[in-house]
Amino acid sequence: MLTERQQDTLDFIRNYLNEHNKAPLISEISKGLGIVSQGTTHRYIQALVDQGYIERLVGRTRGLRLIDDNTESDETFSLKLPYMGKVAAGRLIEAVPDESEIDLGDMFSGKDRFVLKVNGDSMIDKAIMSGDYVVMQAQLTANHGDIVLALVDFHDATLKTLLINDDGTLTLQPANDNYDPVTLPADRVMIQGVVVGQLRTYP
Amino acid sequence: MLTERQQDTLDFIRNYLNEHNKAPLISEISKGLGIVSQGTTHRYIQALVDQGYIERLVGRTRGLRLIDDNTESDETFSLKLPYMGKVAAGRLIEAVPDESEIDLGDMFSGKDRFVLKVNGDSMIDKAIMSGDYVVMQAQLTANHGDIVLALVDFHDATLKTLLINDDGTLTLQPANDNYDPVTLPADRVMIQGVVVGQLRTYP
DNA sequence: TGAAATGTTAACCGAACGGCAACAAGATAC
DNA sequence: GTATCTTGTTGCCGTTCGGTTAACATTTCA
Repeated sequence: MLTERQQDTLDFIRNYLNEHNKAPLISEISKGLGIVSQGTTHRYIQALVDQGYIERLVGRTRGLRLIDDNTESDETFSLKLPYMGKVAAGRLIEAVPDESEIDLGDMFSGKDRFVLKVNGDSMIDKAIMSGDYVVMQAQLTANHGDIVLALVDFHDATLKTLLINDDGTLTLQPANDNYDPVTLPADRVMIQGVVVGQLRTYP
Repeated sequence: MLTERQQDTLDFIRNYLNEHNKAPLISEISKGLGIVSQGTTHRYIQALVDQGYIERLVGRTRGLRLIDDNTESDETFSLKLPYMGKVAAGRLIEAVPDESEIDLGDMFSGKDRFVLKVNGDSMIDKAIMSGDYVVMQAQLTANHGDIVLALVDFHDATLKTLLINDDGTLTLQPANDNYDPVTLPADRVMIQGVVVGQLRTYP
């Protein structure tokens, strides 16, 4: 069982790996968690190793690896569609077919991901319409500017842009001028995940 | 596992090969990485060889070759993500987890489908942003109101809403007030497909 | 009150990095 | 062919930075 900060550490490492395709430095984890001491961070990492969440290549910088917890045991999915290049939605340009593929598996699969259907138009200025699906990465922390699923007062879930204010409060900002941003103390807001993808089908 | 500078070296070599169609000199790599000593660079190259990223033709200048890392697996099909219900993007509502799944394969796979990357913002009012991908169903006809990939005068491809006018002409209508619709006789417009889906990833 | 979780400081060690120099091996000029 | 230049190879050195460990302080909670 992980303690709170151990969980935060694991989340941060996962997040970092997703974004950078390499493991973070201990100092980067420390900074990300708001810890001054690398020694403290090191202890958390050691706890994660002891409990089998991650492994490490001893003595190497960035020597952290996640251990796949594939209890699901489904094989690697990959839905590939032919990729035909770019098309201008602005002006008319020549269509240049490109003999490659894009893999929806690569785009959307990942650990701890789930899908929500969006209801309402408050994110319309970010081109997320009512009826769209969003792919969420479940995590407890997020960065300034991320689109997050936030639980307010342990009761109300909402999809908003997260702004982290200097005074420690958080602002949940809709992307629609008809709605007003809400600013709350951090302890009333629980991040449940960040948006990593969005999809829509047309009838 | 590559160290940071080893990765930089590999990136540089890849880049150089792309641009010049020949391998770089060690001195060129050094310069590119901001290293004075060729000996240092040579050590990085040796590390890349040892780890199987590149091979070399010994004793030859520019004797570097990339080794194809085709660890790709095929076998397509269903990518399922857990579906967690609806969330309000408008007002705050309760999150009701829903224990079902959504299958991207069902949503997007099909006969004669392909993907385009959208460049430009002319469809922004339909919540299709520059950088989004659209899934197209290849077909030669379309209905009034469909978003289509249209080839104009056998030359210019564009993504627009198709309007079929009473007089037999077609109007290609952007979803952006900054752009003007174009009305053309039907024989100058060739429908290449209609949009059946749209996807986007966030960094 | 005592154990667990959290945080800090400081010291130590080795990996990663970079420079220098001597040398070997092709390439080029003559 | 020989001389010379360019390029590649190797070993050795020092510096910096990141990872590790230990000792100690503070907070939380049962």
